[in-house]
Amino acid sequence: MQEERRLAVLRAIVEDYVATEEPVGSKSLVERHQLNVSPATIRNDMAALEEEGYLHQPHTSAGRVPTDKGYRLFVDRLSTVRPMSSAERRAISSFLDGAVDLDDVVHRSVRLLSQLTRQVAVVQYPTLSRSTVRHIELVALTPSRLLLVLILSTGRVEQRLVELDTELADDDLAALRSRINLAATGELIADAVAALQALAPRAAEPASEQEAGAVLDPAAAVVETLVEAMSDHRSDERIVVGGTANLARYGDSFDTAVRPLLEALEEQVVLLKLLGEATSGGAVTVRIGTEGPYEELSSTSVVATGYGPGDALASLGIVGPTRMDYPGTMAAVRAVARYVSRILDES
Amino acid sequence: MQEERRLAVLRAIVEDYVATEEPVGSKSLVERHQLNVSPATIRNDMAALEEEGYLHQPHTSAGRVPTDKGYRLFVDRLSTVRPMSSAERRAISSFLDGAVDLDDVVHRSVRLLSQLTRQVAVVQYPTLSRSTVRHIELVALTPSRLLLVLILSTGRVEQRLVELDTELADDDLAALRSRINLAATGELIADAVAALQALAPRAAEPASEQEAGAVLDPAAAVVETLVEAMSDHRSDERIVVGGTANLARYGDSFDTAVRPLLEALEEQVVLLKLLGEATSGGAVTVRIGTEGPYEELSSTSVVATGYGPGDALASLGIVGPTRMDYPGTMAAVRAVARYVSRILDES
DNA sequence: GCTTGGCACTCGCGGGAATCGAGTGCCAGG
DNA sequence: CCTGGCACTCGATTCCCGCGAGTGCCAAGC
Repeated sequence: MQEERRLAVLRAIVEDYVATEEPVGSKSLVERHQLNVSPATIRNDMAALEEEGYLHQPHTSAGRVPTDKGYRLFVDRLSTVRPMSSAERRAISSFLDGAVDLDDVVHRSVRLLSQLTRQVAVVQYPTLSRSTVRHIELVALTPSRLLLVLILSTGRVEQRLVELDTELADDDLAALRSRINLAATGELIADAVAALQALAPRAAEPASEQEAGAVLDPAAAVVETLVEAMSDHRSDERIVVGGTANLARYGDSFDTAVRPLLEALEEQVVLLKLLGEATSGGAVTVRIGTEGPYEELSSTSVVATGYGPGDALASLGIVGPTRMDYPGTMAAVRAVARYVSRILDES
Repeated sequence: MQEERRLAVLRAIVEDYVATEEPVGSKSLVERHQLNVSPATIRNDMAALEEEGYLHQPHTSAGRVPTDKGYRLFVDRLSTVRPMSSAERRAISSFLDGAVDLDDVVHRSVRLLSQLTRQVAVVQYPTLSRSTVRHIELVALTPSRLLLVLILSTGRVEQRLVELDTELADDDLAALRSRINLAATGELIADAVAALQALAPRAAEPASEQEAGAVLDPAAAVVETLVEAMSDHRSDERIVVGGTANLARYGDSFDTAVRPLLEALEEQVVLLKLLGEATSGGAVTVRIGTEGPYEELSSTSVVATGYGPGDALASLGIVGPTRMDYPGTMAAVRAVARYVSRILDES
């Protein structure tokens, strides 16, 4: 019995604290919620919750504030993910449906997320490693200069220039094009790399070939560049951030909260780590405060999830203060991830 | 005579204020600079400068602070653009030389600029309107599904899918490809659009055609999509922002300075306007405080310049507090713009 | 006529004391 | 186990005052 009420008290404290941004006391709690007990009783419960580590009081004579552990319990057991209203859902889909290409999808997503949650939004580009090759095109700009265009299932397009040591006849080009596409089209990146290297084994040791001054076979040169483009992990790491203006709402605690966060947002590596934890199961992942390796971000939470087929393509999410509206934020993140997944599937 | 010393005093005040971030008084001025006069004399000069609107004192008994007008005079007449050290120059070129494509150039530039100036950096993507068509490629993914790849002189690549109502034979595709390239390659975007529309006049009125349910000629469909891609002003507006972590150094005045700036940074339109003023002559443009239409940005300055051939391709620059190191910042902006121009020229 | 030392004056800032009040813990009674 | 009462704590707010950097002005000097 008391146990149940204590959880209700915790939930009420989290909700009030998120709404008012001020430590919440026993009196205001009973006023704002139908708890049907007196403030004194609440005080006892709060003392117990504090004993267990779910609450904390900044000063002896102040109200209570949830700890990270308190938020964790709230997120795991006390909050129900509020479903999006149909109006919100319509807004999401109509906003994302207007996207013309992958870049546009990513940028629109980040904008949408930051507006829905009023937090800083982060969207990772679809990872190369999970996508498949849709098509490879070779274009002869001049007889000895090829443009390679690599089109992936996610809509990503990579292009590279290749200078050949020799000139290449149109017929040979067409033959090479079809051989390459036969080998790679439809394959996962990793498999395509293997298949291409099997096509032109000499490309496996390009350094020694070139050092020896030998003329590089056109096929080998093309394969080498393609493999390089496919293994280019720089592109894997691309991330788009939006809604930093929402940081202005932090108000207090500029140095302790905003500054480290701004620094983290510039560090793609950190962001990728934070998002990376979320790429696993289909659910929305929440990292609260000091959970995880980054002490500087002790007062920020990350709400993220994977998207794409199996939610395994890449991640998106938001970064905000631990004092945030978790149910609403989680719902928004989940909804956007779903729509993005659907759009990527269709295109 | 006195006029000359007064300007020296203004310069000294600007330099000290930028360095110390505190209003500067007559006594500390004579201590830190070789002015060879007494504080009382300086006070007279400062009173005169204030009379003319170059200085301002926050409180009756405080030191002086430059006004926007004071900074303006400093920038226009009193500061010599400090040339970059050779070490800095080497760092710039080696950092930018590593770029693999246009995206990479832009992202590296923004990062470099923000690190050099310790301010928020802004780089606009090369404008479509000033670039020329390097090559157009048509790829038949299936007989009725074409991929258009549009390669511009700036390294930008746009791609579009076109669904045809009919199937297209390889020969016809090759013919169409060469006709299109003959018409458009090497042309400015605007000219290319005109040339393409002349090629397939029926594309001029696509809406009525489609409404009438008529079968669209493949050439017309391709041209229509190409023209659309070329006129896509969305891409024109792309801007990359970096170094927002430097906002943390604003320290004071979060609400008056940082918040509006963060908001402006999210508004691409505002950024474009701010940068746009700079695209003209080859010089570095400085907008100080309230100069210009944005009252919210009254305590921030913009240092920007064009880049690319004739400095007319697009703009890059930084946004920072009016209290900034103008000579150093202008030098950095100019240097980065030059290197970026050179790299775009080469590739 | 410009420069300089002297001098009275201003006023923001920092520190300390007093006050206020929201909130707590505890206890005794229901 | 809940509740009302009560003494207590302590951060925040306000007020006050003295300090001192800096100014403006003036009369004397170069």
